[in-house]
Amino acid sequence: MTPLDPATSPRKAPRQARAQATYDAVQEAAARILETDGLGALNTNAVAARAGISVGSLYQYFPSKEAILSELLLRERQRFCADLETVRSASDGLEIGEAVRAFLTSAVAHQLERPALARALEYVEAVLPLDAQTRATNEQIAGILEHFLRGRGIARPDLAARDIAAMTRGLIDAAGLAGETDGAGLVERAYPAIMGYLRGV
Amino acid sequence: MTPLDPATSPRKAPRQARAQATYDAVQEAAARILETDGLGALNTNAVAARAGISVGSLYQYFPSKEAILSELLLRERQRFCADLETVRSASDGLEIGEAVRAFLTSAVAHQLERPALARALEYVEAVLPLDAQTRATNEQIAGILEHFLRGRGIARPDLAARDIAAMTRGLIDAAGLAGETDGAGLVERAYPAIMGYLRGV
DNA sequence: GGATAATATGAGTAATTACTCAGTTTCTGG
DNA sequence: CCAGAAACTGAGTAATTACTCATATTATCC
Repeated sequence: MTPLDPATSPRKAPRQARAQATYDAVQEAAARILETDGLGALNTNAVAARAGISVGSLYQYFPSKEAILSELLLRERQRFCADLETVRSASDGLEIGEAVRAFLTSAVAHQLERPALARALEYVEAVLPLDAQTRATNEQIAGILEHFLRGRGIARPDLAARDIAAMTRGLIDAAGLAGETDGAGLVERAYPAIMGYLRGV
Repeated sequence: MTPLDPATSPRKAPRQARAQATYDAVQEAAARILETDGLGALNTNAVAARAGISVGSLYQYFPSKEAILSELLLRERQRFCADLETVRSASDGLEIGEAVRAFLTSAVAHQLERPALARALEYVEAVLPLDAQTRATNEQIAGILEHFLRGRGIARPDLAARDIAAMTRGLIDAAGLAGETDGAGLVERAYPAIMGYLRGV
């Protein structure tokens, strides 16, 4: 007799190829609406229309509007997490400055790929109740940075990881908003700030 | 025959004391809702209820929901702008590091006063079409920083002003979100990052 | 080819919400 | 104390929107 919460009740997974295409179309449509018009303009009717499908089809794979956003956010975060993990595993032999540069390059590339989407998803993250998987991925991302900093003898690596991530995100977001596309230049501007922070701790 | 846009049509200004109280109650109610439940939960009925007045009264002074937010944002920005201007005028004799510290202290104090509100208003700013006055205030804020940096011989002071503001905002927001209240400690963490940035340019 | 499962459709429903207006109450100046 | 102005009220309206369901179409596999 437990009431079904539409927001969490699972929907069927796509089995046929066209179903997968529908699923992907919904995700991409949501991303595009977020990019161009923001979260306020994202509603299920609009997503279905933009995806070129009917609302009914949308609800076969996503139990709620929030589920679409959750999934979109989760995938973005997982991609970023995987990239960071690659950088970390390659950073063991590097001098700290070079390692920082590698992390920055990865973050900048990720955030400047679709800057408006990245910014919108940050707000989604602040507003939506995060599911366990997304929370875990976020912790993993923080953990990678923290572990790196601890290995280099930085005091309070948890705090430093948060600070550095926040400053970097702020910087890249603002650059993206201003229409910057030169990732390399951005890395060079962020680099001395991060190194200055690390020297100060 | 020009159609009246409710969002911009002016409403009467409060003349009696109780009218001013109503006006202020609306602003404070909106601020509290933004703080506790976010922009998504802010609707005119809720604002009126929280303010302890009727919707009709609300619409006597604010032509639209957006107008409430615009006004709130404008006032916050103007307060910050005035603070910054004070700091700048006092910074003329200071060594650059001390001046940076003074700017940081002002920014941290402002943002940590009501951290959740500050964060919510940043999103409002990104989503709402800004009125001319708010745009002008924002440009003034950027101008103060830029002018300071140019006076100290920093290259590309416009870019540097944007970068420094963005990094600082990111850092303080994250700290506020994490529940930090120690402004002085935060200033000390931001300081070496900013100085590192300035040395790098 | 036919039975069954999977997928797609979109009009319809109930809830929310921005905003109005006709009527009432309170203030102010003389 | 009164007339007109200012302020307040809250039920009501029209628009938006999340989500359902009865029905129709397409794929799979023996």
